[in-house]
Amino acid sequence: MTVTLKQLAATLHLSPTTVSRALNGYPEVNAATRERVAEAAAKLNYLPNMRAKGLATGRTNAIGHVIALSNSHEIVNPVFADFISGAGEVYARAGYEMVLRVVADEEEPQAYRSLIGRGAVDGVIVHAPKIDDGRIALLAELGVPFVVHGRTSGVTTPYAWVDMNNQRAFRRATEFLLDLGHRRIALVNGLEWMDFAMRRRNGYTQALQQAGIIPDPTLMRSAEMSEPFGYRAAVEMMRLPDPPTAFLASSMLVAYGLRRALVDQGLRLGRDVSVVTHDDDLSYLPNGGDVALFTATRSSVREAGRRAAEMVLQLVDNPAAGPKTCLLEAALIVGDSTGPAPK
Amino acid sequence: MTVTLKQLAATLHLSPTTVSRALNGYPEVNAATRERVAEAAAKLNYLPNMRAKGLATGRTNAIGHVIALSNSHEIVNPVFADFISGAGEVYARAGYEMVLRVVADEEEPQAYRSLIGRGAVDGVIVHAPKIDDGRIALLAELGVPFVVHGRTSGVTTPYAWVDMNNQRAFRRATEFLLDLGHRRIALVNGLEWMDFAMRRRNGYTQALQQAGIIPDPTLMRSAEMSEPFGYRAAVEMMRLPDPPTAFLASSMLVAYGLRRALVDQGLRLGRDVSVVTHDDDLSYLPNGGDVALFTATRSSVREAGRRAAEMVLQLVDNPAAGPKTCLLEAALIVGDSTGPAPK
DNA sequence: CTCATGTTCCAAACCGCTTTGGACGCGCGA
DNA sequence: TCGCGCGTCCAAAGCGGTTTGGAACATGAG
Repeated sequence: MTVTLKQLAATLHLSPTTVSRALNGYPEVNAATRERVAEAAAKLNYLPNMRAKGLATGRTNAIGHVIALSNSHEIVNPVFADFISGAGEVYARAGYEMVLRVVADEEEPQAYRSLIGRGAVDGVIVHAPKIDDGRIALLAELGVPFVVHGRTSGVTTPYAWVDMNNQRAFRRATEFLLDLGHRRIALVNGLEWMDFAMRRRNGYTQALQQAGIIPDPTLMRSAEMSEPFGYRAAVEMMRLPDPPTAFLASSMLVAYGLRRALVDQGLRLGRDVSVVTHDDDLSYLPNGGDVALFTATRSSVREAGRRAAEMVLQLVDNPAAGPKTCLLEAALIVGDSTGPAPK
Repeated sequence: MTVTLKQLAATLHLSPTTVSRALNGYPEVNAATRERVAEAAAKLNYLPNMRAKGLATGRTNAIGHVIALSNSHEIVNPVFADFISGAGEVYARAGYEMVLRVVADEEEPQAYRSLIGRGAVDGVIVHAPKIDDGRIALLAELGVPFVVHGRTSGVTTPYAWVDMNNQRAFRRATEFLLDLGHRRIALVNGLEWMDFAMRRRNGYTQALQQAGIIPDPTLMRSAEMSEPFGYRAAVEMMRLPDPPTAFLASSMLVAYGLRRALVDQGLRLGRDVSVVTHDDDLSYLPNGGDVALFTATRSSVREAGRRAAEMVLQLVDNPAAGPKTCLLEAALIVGDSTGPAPK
């Protein structure tokens, strides 16, 4: 069924050495011979065995992604699929494999150790960094090339990352609402120990303070981002004595929930109340059709996946180059969900 | 850094043979020796190199998943993340790796050939089968163990699959609406060449016909399942001279869109109009909180992932056992989105 | 005491590829 | 003619495990 290099060499009356060199583009082989080899390889559809190649070269041609499920609420991050698809595109082009591990979060360090220690991957991507995330130190210690999707405050040693400018995005979004005259602006954020959530909150509070407004803790919620969470947050906040006139959501799903709650109360988005959301530009969660449903700060997580993959491949090729970083800016898309603050 | 079997053997004054056997539980090794080996392995934290092990045994301990992006609309299936997480859980327990390929759909056959031919995986999972899907024949020809998530009508040769009973689920859902007195029931379905979509439509039309209702093509839509699609479908159908009084949605996101459109028109779900959706029980798309938001047919796609993974591992262990199949039934969850047909 | 039978260990071959260190023939300048 | 460099190819030694086919020794039956 599968033909080996040795067999291929035998049919060509050549040595495995020469065939290997011919296929891998080494100079010490006659052009005519190289041609013959290529033809025969194609005809017998020879494909080199990755395990053997890996053993010989010390390279695996694979990048590891480990995704952790906190066992309390086994949620897999919805951005994950799109990130993966961006990264996978790059890997495919480069002839790399993507290997995935799904583990409970307390087993995560063990997963990295095993992935590296058994030589299953040449590099690693770190997902969903928390504030002061311990994985960076672990991977640095293991001496494996890695890129973080996001950053982690509190870690001072340099490391490679690609991140969206969460702080600026949420500052801009807040300023946008302030400019529309809103003063009571709510933030419905992701889990507070996630680094991205902290940065978003910072951007939000910065903008408020700059406008002379003291951030009100009753207007801030944080939890796993889902539609029901958005719904509950809006319902509860609208019951406040001095309810918000505008909401900032950390994800499209949360925004869906906000809208449902607000519409249920008979309010109209963009007139009675405003909503701005962050939009990760997920393929299956488009922000409306031609016109944007929500005013949003948009940044493609798939693009982030591509960047991260490119960076980790570079690191694998040339570990000495040192960690690069990449900060993506979000675009502000104005949709129908925002309008001037009601009197 | 990483310690090899040979080094481990040397420190123990044993041969690599004995150490290998001790670690792999072969009988021809003294209990005391086995103990010593295990201790030393743990202390030096020896991890066997997967590539070398694979080369020697002919096994990779990895299962391949290839996910195809139709390059027209690069959507990655939202159920994918949860399916993966279910499968990954099983792989982790079994010491298997999951390797992922993301490719444009016209390159999919090539991706399978390469994955198998290069010995990168021991088995494969097929995602999102279309009607009369060519991948089954390809994989059978390649002689690799594989399990399909879903079925594919038109393929007569037996193959292993795990599927949700789409037809029955949608028949039940339709009957539920019929029992409530609805006669104009719309179906907002996924892409029509997907096998699951066809089965759902069959269940729907069967129930209608059994009730003496002729299925009305103007009440059926099919497209990539998203919120905006659901919105458009509802808006357009409500403009019909004889609009539907109930909707059947193929995914939670579509149901979100339906609801938005219907509520926008001043209708109340469960009173003026009814909506039943299929709920894949995705972790990040919960159907409401304690009480179900939508009446739904629910079936966990994560569970399907677990089953599929278990099945493919069994096939790898014992290819002679032949293809098993697994049909999961959906539960009918009654929520607030349905009620008797208005007069 | 001898020989068959286990028990416990090891040397060496092998998995399929890469890579080092030549071998061989040829043309060319001295 | 000889020696040298060059172009082309190959034998063999790894890479880090597993596995086959004994070897060495102890044990127990005859």
